[in-house]
This record gives sequence, C-alpha cells and structure tokens, in this order.
Amino acid sequence: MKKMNYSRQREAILESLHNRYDHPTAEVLYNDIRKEFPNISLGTVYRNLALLSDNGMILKLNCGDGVEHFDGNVEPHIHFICKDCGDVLDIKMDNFDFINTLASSAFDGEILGNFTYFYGFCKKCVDKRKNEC
Amino acid sequence: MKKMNYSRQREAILESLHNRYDHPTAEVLYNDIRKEFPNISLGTVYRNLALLSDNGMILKLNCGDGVEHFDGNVEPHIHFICKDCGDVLDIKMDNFDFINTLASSAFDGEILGNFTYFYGFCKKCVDKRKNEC
DNA sequence: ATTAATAACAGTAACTATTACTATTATTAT
DNA sequence: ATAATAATAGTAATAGTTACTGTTATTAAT
Repeated sequence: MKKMNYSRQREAILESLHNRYDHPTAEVLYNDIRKEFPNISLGTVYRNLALLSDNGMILKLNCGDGVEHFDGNVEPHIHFICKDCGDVLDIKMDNFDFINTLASSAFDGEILGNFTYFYGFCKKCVDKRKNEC
Repeated sequence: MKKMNYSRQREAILESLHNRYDHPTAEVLYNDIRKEFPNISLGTVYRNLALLSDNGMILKLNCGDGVEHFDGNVEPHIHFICKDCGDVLDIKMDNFDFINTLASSAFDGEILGNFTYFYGFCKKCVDKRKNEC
C-alpha cells in the first residue's frame, strides 16, 4: 500500500461518502464537497476515490449506467438500482453465493464469484407513483 | 419501432455478431467488419448497434469494464467474464430468479429483476495457466 | 423505369467521464 | 527549521460514444 499523508480533502470525501445513502458518482461528490472546499478540483476527487478504493476503504461500483459509483460501506452487501430515480441503495439480505455452485456445474472453467444488482422501484418512487394516481 | 431500411452494413454487423462467441465491443466489431467494408465508419457501427438493440435484435451488455459489449443471442442466458483475457462467455444454466424473492423480502421497494455476471477464469485461460507451471 | 422522400452512409466534430501532467502547497519525519 | 515528498488546483489529454453534415442508397409511388 502506497504511503498516504493526511489530507483534509480526502477526509471530506470519505466523510461525505459515509454520510450518504445513494452511492454517488465522482461528479455528485465533487458538488457536495465544494460546499466545504470551494476550490477542490475534480481531479482531486477522482484521485482520492481511486486511492481509497485501491486501499479497500471504499468500493467502486459499476451499476450499468456507464458511470462509476462509490460506496463508503465495505461490508459485504447487495445493491439495488432504482429504474426511476437512478439511486443505488443497499439490500441487507442473506448471502446467495450458492448460485456460484449452480453456475460452476454448467460452465467449463473456474467460477470465482458473481456481481449481482437488483433493479426495480425504490420505496420513494413507489410512493410517488401512488400519489400521482 | 422506427422504420428501418435495409443496409448491407447493418446486415454485416448483425452477421459478425452472430458468428462470434466473445460478446465484442463496438471497436472490435468495427475492426472485424472493416475486412469486408474497408470504408465503414465507426459511427455507423455505433448507430446500427443502438438501432438493433433498441429493436430487441441484439443485447447491449455492461460487463463492468466501462465499455459496452454486444450480444447477438437474445435468448435469456447468463454471462461470464474472464478475469484474465476479458472475454465474455455464455453460461447455459437454470434460471435462478428466485433470488428476486429473497431480495424482495429484505427490501422496502419493488424488485423487478436482477443483472448477474459470474467471473473467474475461462477454460482457455485455465489451460494456459496449467501449461505455464 | 423515373422520381421523390427519406433512411443510411462516411467523415468529422463534439461531448462526457476519466486520467495524466505541472507548478505550487501541505504534511511529515528528521 | 528544514528537507523530502505527498497532495493539491488547474489544466490538458485521452477514450468511448454521440451528434452533425453533405452525399449516397433504399424504398414506395407514379
């Protein structure tokens, strides 16, 4: 692990990530952190997100929208993507890695794991739709 | 569905996709098709891939490497990504959408489905590693 | 078969997300 | 306090993708 000096910007990025629930993109974090550090540069945000995820302190997520999302919660958990608002939320469900065994027996190679995202409508958007009717 | 006139370029793209097993990117398809149509433009490849996937004739895959991959097989099936060579292969396994039910009971919203990718080493790369030892 | 309407094209420019570069500033160990 | 260097802001560069433009190909109607 490369030596890391303390930096206030990096601390703010990590803190912002820990205070959120929606697994933001670099751009979203950048706009959030600019309230506290108006001069922070987008490059700093990207560089620190890369450092933090390389060191296992945050997760980098590919949610299928072509943009990187970040997660301050490194405990194993599952992600849900809202088709309506695009938010990425956590699902605290039991581990289902037994599907790896199902896949192994149908595949001629070595299965190490899976990435799985659930999608649908989050509570917020389900309620919004109800109110529109 | 928007009106589509016949085009030789589009036919070649679809045919190339049907003849492959590795779920290529637009760039890879472009280089493949240039053997037959040396003047085809990358924009034409992208435009046709978008048209074909909008019309349900091919699949657009987000495999987590930040680049779009395409699949000429629209039958429901599962994908595997090789950590070594990057190839995206099919797994013909039983449907495991019962995990949606597991997720639903742990989530306060509406679960419609999941995307799942398995990863590991494909047969080709497992064999390559054996030979290196 | 000709023609008119327009879909598709090649080539290029523009755009978006991300990474790399550079001169300056901040942190840390001595 | 100082020296070494990590981190920064600001900017330039890159990669993947989409949009634009004038020309060509396809189609449907005469």
